[in-house]
Amino acid sequence: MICDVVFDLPRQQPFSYAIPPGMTLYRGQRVSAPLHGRSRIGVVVELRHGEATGLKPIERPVESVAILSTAALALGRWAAEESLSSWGSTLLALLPPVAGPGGDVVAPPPEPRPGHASLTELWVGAAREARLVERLRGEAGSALVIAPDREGAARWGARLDAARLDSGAPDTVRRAAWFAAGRGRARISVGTRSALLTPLPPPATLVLLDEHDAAHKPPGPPRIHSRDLLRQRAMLEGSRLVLLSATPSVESWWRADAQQAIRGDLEETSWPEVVTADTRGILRNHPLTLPLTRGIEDMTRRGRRVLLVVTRRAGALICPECGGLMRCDDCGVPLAFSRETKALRCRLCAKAEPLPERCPSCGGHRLSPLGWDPERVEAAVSRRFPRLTVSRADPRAQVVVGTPAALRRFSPGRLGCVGLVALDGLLSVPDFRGGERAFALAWAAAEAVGPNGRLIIQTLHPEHYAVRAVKEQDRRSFYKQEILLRTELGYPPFRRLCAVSVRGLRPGEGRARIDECAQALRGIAGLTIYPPAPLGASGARSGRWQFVIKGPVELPRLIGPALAPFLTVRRRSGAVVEVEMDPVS
DNA sequence: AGCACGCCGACT
DNA sequence: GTCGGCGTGCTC
Repeated sequence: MICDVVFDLPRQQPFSYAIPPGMTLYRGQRVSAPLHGRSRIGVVVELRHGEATGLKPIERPVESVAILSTAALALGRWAAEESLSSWGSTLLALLPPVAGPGGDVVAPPPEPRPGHASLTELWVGAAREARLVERLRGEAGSALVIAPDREGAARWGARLDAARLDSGAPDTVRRAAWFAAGRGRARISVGTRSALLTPLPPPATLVLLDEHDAAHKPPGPPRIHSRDLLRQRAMLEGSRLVLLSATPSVESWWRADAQQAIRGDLEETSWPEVVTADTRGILRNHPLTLPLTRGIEDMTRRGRRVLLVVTRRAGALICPECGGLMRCDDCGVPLAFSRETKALRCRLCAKAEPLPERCPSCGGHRLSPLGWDPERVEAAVSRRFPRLTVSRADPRAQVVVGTPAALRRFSPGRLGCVGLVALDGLLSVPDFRGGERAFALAWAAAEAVGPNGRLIIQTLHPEHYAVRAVKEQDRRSFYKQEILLRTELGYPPFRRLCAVSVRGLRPGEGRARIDECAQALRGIAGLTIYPPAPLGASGARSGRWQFVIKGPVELPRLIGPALAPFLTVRRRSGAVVEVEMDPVS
């Protein structure tokens, strides 16, 4: 007998091994096998008859049973093909940690029985979370709840009294939760995307929390959006899929709307007073418009707390004489300027640089901060309101300054006023999801401030349909506009995107490689290939280039064969090619 | 991805 | 005369 094993390698082809006499292996089992003279852990994807001469033997199984069902193996292969990455790297990113010494006794995963119809629902209403708790507590079958991050998994683990599968829990707990879920011993399991293949006795309920959150598709394997994998999983095993979000991705809204599967969008809850403040020509010198100044005065006078939300994490330093930004010599990205530490730091390579006396390009010596980051807003608001406590760190301050993540730290009704200092940070970036992001942030702010508060949106575009939809508490108007726009411009869900990028080693090399990649795609019908552009501000110098492909829904199958040679081997030049299907930004 | 093998510059 | 640079290629 021969067994075929996949590893965390960028190779499509499995490796074949001999099965030593007396060893029994199963498809979906983790094994340790020699590769490149070392022991590595892989997953058995096939067992077949054949002549094993010349093949190295499997060393040992990692568990005594399969860790993945046949259906989960197939799901992993689908995800790999869909994301133009390897079966092995996809599967190995979706498995629990291996046991320490004294490995435990475990049961094989259940195989889904065909015959159940799958159903996807999108829960958007204000009561979506309370309803989920109620539903999961009340029903009999197993449930898998996927949170965008570990914090969310911890919160929901406690709220649902669920088994923890995410890396925030100890390894032994995660392993136990994985196998308990498969045996139906843990009825509700909570994890992050690493738990997407957790075995469950079918038919199960699969839940994706905060469906719109970009953390559901971070860089690195598995290179697929958790929502897309769960949709396919629900279809294959006949499970029910529940997507939760006040502001779903346009893709999910469009799909669910067509199936009349949107729940709670007509629920009326009381909404805060929403004020838009035009920042044209104001924000340069001061972060507060008149309406926001009034909001702070009114609410603090009534003893209510104010939260100012800033989308930019860090400010930059600009030379007003030549307009040049201080950039990292190595990475080319603008350096983050901290007023507190009086230092510049690169957000990519973390290199710290002392504050320059003069502009390195023109010699000008009046370098000034650019953009409103939390630190700068805090300083400006403190100056404007010297008698108020203003803080980025203390949530009990009268005025709290923070990033969008801070919205979650206040339960509804606890805030008198939320001010979005500059919504346009999201609208102005050259990203087709800008509108979606701005809408999501403003809606979340309105939900957080609650019915007795006030939301102040500072923006250069007070008439933008995303702003208007939040003001009028009308989701449908936003999605209607946004879907129209996506249809006209050919963006998801109507067409799919793929980003091909190259990190070159020597100058000019990146450019040559990216052109080679683009050349390989010539002649494939139905594609729009955008011209290669340097990635980042000084991308050309740093050798980072990218181009974007737009195509039909079957895009990965169209371009996969042409791009495969660039992905499996790093060829002559040594430049690294990366392919990102369905990029989130 | 790692890791070894393989040909050309600065050290004991 | 070697140590070591990373460019190239293989891993069952």
